[in-house]
Amino acid sequence: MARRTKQDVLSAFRCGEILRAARQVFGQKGFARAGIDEIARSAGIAKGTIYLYYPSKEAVYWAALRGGLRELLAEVAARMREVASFEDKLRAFAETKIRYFDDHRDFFRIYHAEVGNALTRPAATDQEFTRIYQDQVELLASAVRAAVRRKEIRRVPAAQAAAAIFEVTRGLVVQRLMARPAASAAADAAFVVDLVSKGLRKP
Amino acid sequence: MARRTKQDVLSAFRCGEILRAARQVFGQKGFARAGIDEIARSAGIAKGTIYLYYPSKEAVYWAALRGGLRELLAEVAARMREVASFEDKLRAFAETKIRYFDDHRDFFRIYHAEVGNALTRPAATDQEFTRIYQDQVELLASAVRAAVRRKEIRRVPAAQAAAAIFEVTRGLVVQRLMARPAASAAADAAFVVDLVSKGLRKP
DNA sequence: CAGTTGAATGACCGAACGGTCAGTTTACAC
DNA sequence: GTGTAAACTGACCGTTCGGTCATTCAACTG
Repeated sequence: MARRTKQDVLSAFRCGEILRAARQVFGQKGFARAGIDEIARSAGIAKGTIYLYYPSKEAVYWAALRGGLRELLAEVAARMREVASFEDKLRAFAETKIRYFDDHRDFFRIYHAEVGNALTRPAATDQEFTRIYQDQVELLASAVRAAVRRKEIRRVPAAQAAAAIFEVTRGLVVQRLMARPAASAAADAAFVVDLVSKGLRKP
Repeated sequence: MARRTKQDVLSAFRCGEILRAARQVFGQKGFARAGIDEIARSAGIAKGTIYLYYPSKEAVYWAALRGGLRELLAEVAARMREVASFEDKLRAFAETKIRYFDDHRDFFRIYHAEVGNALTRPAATDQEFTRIYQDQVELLASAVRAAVRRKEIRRVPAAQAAAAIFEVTRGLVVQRLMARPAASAAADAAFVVDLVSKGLRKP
């Protein structure tokens, strides 16, 4: 039993290190230009060792992406559940995402690149990646529908509104990563909330 | 002189065919997975011929991207110049982009993927690509600034507002490409105009 | 400390692919 | 028809890189 646990601990540690290294290297060079050898070196192990834990380069890539996405979705969903009004949910969404990506820049780079690729080769895209992505949009869409029902905001097509909020937030994160000496996460989130809630409120 | 012209015509035809094929193949498989051989086949010529007109795979890629982007920017700029009010400029921007991408889906796929990659390896990104991209955002930013000056809308940070409009539009195009049957371009553009102009109007 | 087990290694393999160039075809001049 | 110059071709080359596996190493056991 002690043996079993020791194995598990080691295995978990290795998997974690591999994914950490994978996020760094994939985030800096993209899938095609990143080499398995480089990921191995960055994880402090030999190339062959990676293949003891993952069956292929693609498997490492999707594992790195899924892990981060799951964590992000869980955090966003939790924060949105804590509040009631549409505006508060909106703020929770934007702020949590901005904060998470501030703390996981390499992950955001992979994520952002993959969203671009998903359109190019949809068949090759990991099923769970697509699902989590849609779950995020659905969080917003159902918040919009609820707000419309409660007459907090005017009638708008929920899917389009959700996509709009989602994209504005993502655009803001890109800006923070590329250029701007970033404003505080709260301030940037406030801009999204301001624009959208004024844009959707009753006439 | 007649000779010269004949050469030019042929050269222009070949370059055009190569770029058309490149947009199709790159748009369906992405840069890394697309093969020069496949582009050649799709253009109806041999691989070697491509290298008579372009020095490398990368050169073909950037030429395909630049050509489309230049055309798009020119169209958007022209349409926006034709109208005066902020709301009309907004509508011109959204409608022209949506229409253009409706008619050039393969091009949009490359473009969208490259925006994702630009973050991952900014050093490798073509200079003109970056410039045209920024020019598009700047078209919006200056429209926002002008509208603020004329007190058409409330005071907002122009860069952030421009980025938001840009991203909402892009998100909409992605939706149209993924989940068909799409609404009319005018209707989708109207949603953007509605959301943003209400979101930015004076309190 | 010898024996045993399985984790870790990295030299190696083969497929894929960007790019080349000797040879072939085409177009045109005379 | 013949010469020739330019356009075109596609078999070939060299490199890169994902993936394998015979060997080494380390940890535990009795």
